[in-house]
Parts: sequence; structure tokens; C-alpha cells
Amino acid sequence: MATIHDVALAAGVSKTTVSRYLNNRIELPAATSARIDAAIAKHDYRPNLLARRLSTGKTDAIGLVVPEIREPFFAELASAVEDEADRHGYTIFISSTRSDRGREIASLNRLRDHHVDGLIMLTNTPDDGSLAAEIGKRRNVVLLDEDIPGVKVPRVFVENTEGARRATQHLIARGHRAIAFLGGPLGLFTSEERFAGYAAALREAGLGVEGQHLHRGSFSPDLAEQAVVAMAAARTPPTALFASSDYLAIGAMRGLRRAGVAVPRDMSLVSFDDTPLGAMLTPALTAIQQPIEALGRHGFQALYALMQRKPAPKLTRLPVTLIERESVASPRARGRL
Amino acid sequence: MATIHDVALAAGVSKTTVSRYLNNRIELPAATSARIDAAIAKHDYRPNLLARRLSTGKTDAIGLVVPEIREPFFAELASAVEDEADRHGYTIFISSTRSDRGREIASLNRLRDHHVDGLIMLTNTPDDGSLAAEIGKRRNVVLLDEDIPGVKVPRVFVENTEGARRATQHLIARGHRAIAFLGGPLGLFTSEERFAGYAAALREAGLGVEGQHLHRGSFSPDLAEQAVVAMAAARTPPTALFASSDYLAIGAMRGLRRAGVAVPRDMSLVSFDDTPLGAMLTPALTAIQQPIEALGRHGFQALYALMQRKPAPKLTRLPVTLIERESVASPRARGRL
DNA sequence: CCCAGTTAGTAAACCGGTTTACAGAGCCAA
DNA sequence: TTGGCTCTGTAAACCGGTTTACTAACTGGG
Repeated sequence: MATIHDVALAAGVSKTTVSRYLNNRIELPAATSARIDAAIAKHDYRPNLLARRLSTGKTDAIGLVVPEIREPFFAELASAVEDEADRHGYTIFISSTRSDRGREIASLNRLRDHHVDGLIMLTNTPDDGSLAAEIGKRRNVVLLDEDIPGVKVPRVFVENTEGARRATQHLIARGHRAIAFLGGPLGLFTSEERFAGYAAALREAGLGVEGQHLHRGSFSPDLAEQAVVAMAAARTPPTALFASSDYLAIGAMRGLRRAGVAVPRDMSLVSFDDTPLGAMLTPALTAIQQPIEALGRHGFQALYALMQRKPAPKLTRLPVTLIERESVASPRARGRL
Repeated sequence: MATIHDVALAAGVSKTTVSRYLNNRIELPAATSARIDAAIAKHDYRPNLLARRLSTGKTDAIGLVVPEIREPFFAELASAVEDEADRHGYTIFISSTRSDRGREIASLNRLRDHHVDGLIMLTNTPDDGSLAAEIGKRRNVVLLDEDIPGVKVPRVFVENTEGARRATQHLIARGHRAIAFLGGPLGLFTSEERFAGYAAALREAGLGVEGQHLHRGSFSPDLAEQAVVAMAAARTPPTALFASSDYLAIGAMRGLRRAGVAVPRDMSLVSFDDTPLGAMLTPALTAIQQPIEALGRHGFQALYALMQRKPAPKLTRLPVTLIERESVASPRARGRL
């Protein structure tokens, strides 16, 4: 392939001139620039990115670290980040860690090793401090959607607490009094916030948080399925269920079907996320919608600011919306309060 | 950050020695290598990837081009390719093109510009020849799952025809005679193969392919939904349906629900892909399973061979499997043959 | 004792750009 | 005519590795 040297030779100028011309760092007389353009066209010259990167120390690429690209929520988010990055001339590396700490740290190492200029990080495994320590050593990192305690980098989250509160209020407004909670891992930021919102709504309505209605510990749909089956078999089963994610809701739906409980007739269900998946189920899920596009956009923009050495907002909170579909009804009269 | 020069200085050797030692191109006495190791540890030295890449001309990264990362089939495939790439020390760039020809060509340009060492390409928009021409100019390209006519690079496909045939035979064996076909874009490789398999099964059973039962033209679930609603309203509706992809099947399920047709009681359904999505629906979809792991693995391995300048298999065909779930039953007696 | 072969390295070129520091030519004003 | 300024560039250093081609020192055999 032709190099900048060949072009310079053909145009009768130095390679400095060609380089500066291509990067708009010099004004040239029309005759000179025409000669350069012609030489470029003749040799079909394209700058070697590898060389440029070594010179500038920039890669024009960022990394996006997610726990599992196969989960629709993360895939949607990746798509949103990619769109915004594209708009700014950046390409993205997507790293699907399978929640493996080693792979998360490997991503951070790629940042250190100039694989990428910045990193948008999303992890849903509780940190023992090692990840936070590693992040502390790097610059140009942004946390998205999920917090890591003790990390001082820009963070972009949604209104988890408010969303869960509104979901629960929606069920209460329909007349439900026994509302179960299906949550993610204990100690995980979004998990805790969503639980707090659920509890707040109950409290505000004068209802108590009952241990028998709480099922927390994991985002796995299979565990959710089991939990729901057990719940349905209880002496006083709940009439409604708030699931902290669409993936959990899917497990719950399977469990309810197995237990012969009809949604929404015998059990109302509100979920959190609102991925396209939820709309495709039968019945379509009423859910708290996360603004995925906005999450991706704000996440990238915060990182972009960091990379430009400009101030980035320390904490962004994006609002959520209740989307009503078909999975909520009033409880059937059963002689219960 | 420390450079190889600093390490060489500290260890009292030349940077050539350090470089060769690190790349296992030299045997050193224990004393020398210990000094180098100590110098590396002391300076916390990490080779600058950008510099190495410029020197070697390799990036140890490959690109994966898919139409839409949000569709579960592609997300699963991306995950499989990433796993295999990881095993060989490669990282991957995922590019979600939204079926935009410009973005597909941009990916090919990234290959030319040394962004990546190779490219695994998957496109589901019929080509007017421009993409094929562009691919012809590059080396280290592999086609996965979907063909582009006129391209002479290694290709890895599944047994589309055989899969569709078996799906259709499965319905015929259950007693169905009026079996509709829901297909993707005309002229698209997988689309045509799956249609051929469907038609072959009917022919072999002495049944005809009836125009009124064919709905082809797109992989969009929304169009599938409309088509199915229209179909259900026909004078002599089919009793079974073969959908060429899970995404189409989801649209079909929505349409059937809207039309008040119960699956599988009033309509049996077999799909193609078998993404986790299909197993989560109600009823769970009986489907032809694509071997996604194997697709990813063979796709990467073919590319790996190319990159090593070794011969790569020109065409790999992977077998598919019928997975029986809940969406197929025998047709109800209705006085029809 | 001398030569060949091995051991343990090294100097310098190279990858292909970007950037800094500088300079000749031409022109204008004093 | 001379000093200064603008225009149009350039030479050379630099980014940080890898690789080629070469050599000094040592060892062992004849």
C-alpha cells in the first residue's frame, strides 16, 4: 500500500506538508493542494491507522463492558452506545464478561494498554473492592446503569427507586394489597434501589413489607421461576408481583404458567426495563421503561467529555416511565382484604 | 509510562534483548532474564500495543459485522464468536449495521485501514454487487450464516434446506395438510433455501405448494403479524405454519393471538433458529435449532486459518436439529381432508 | 595454539505517520 | 536598502516497539 511518503514524492512536496494538509493544519495554495489530491487519488492512498495511532496516542475507539451481550437489555444498550459513538467518530469494542471478574479487569487492562481511549463499564456482580481499586488507577472510565461502591468516576443511572415506587403504586392503585417483590442480588446498587422504591410505596400506602413476599438474590430467570412456583403454592399467595427486571419477569411468567396461575386474572405483574421482549410476551408486560437510548447517549457523552479533558457531570439520573400493557388487572374478589 | 528503553537501561541490556526475551525469540541465561524481569516489575512495564501493532502490522483483533445486535440470534452468535476469538487471543469489534450498506462498507474499510486483521461478515440485505465487489478487494474475510452471491471467500452456513424440510415433515407427520410458509426477503440465500426445503417436503408428501399459503418478503415480525391475521381470516385457513425465523414466529404468535387462534390447538407452529426467546414464549416454540456455538466457532476458525495464511475450508455446512416443544399438535377434525 | 562453533548479546533500520522548530522567498513600509 | 512580516513550506525528531544483520567473547576439539 502507498504511504504518505509516496504521495509526497508524487506531489513534489514533503510528507510534513501532506500530513498537515490532510489534518487541516495548514492552508495551501490551490495549485499545491490540487497536486496533493491528485497524488492521493493516483496512489489510492489511505493513511495507516496503526501509524497514526502510535503518533497521536489515540485510538478513536472506546470499550463497552457488559455482563452478557445476549441479554436484550444489554444488547439494546450496546446498540445505543454504538450509535452515539458513531456520531462522534468513535468505534466501540463490546466486551461481554459473563460477570467474570477476570474479564472485567482484562477490559481495564486494554484501556491501560492503549487498546481503547476510554471505557464505559457496566457490571452487575458485587465488588469486593478489587474492581474499584483497578478503576481508580485509570482515567477515562464511566459507570453506566450500575454503581460500583467507592469509585469516583462519572456515573449515569436511572431513577431506580422512583421507578420501583411508581410500579408498586400502580399495583396498589388497582387495589392490590399483597404485592410480592422479585429482586436481584443483595448488595447490588440497582437491586437495593429498586427494593427501596418498592418498600417506600408500600409504606406510604400504609402496607407492610412482608418477608414471605420477598424473593431476592439473583437476576436469573430460572431462580425466579422456582420462587414464583413456591409463592403460588403458599397459603396466602400475593395477588401481584413486581419484578426488578424483564428477565426476572420472564422467569416469573414461566413459573406462573407452570403453577396454573393466569396473568393478569389471578396475578398482576409489573416489570422493570421494558425491553422489546416484554412487549412480545403473552400477555405483554406492563413495565417501568428504562430510557435505553438516553442511557447510551449520556454514557458516551460523559466519557467523551472526560476524553477531551473537559468536566463531565459526576452523576446523571435519567427518569423512567410506566408503560401500561396487559399484565395488570384488579385482584379478583376472594374474600381477602 | 515506562517504555522498553527504560527497562533495557535498568536491566543493563539493549532493548533488542528485552523485546526478544518478551517474545520468546531468544534464550537468555537465568541471571540476565532475572534482571530483565526485575526491571519490568520495578517499572511496572507494559508493552505499548500501538507501537507493537505498527511494527508487526497486526492488531490481534477481528471485526464481526451483523445486521442488528439487538436481535437475539445475532447477539447469541456474537457471543459465540467472541468466546472462540478469546480462546485464540483475539478481541472482536462488533459492528451492528442496521442493514445499512454504508455501514457494511465502512466495516470493510476498517479492515483495509488495519483496524482489524480480519472480518466475519453477516448481512441479510440482498446485494446489488457493490458489497461483493468491495469484499473481493480484501483478504481475510469470512461469510457466516448468510451468503453474498459472487463472493469467493470461505463461508460457513447451516443446513437451511434440510432444516426447513424436516420442520415441514414434522408437521406433515402430525397430520397437517395445509401448511403455510412465512419467509424472509426474496432472493436472500437463507430465505430461498428454507423455502426450497419447505417446498421439497410438501412435494415428497404429494402435497402442492399453494400460493395462498405463502407469505414471503421480509424478516420483520410486524409484517408477519399482519400476514398471519389475514391468513387466519381466509376461507380455508391453514392448520399449521412454518416460520423461517424465531423473530417471524414471534410476530406470528402475536397475530394469532389477535385473531383468537390458539396455538397449538387451532394452529401448529414450527420456527427456525431456536433462540432462548422461543423457549420463553407461551407456548414454547418447537423449532429447528441452529447450532449457534458451532457457527461462531467454525466462523472464527475459518478466519483464523486465513489470517495464518493456511488453507481454510471453502464451504462448511453445519447440521440442524428439530427441538420439540409445545407449539405443535395434530389438526382438529373440521371435516377437512 | 588455532579454528570452528556456540553463546549472548547489540546497533541500526524499520513500521508510517505527526509535530516541532526553523527557513527561504517575496513583499511592503520606513 | 533594510528590517520585519507573511506565505509556503521543510528537515528531523518522535511515538515505542520489532527485526535484521552482525559481532565479541567464550568453549571445545584437533
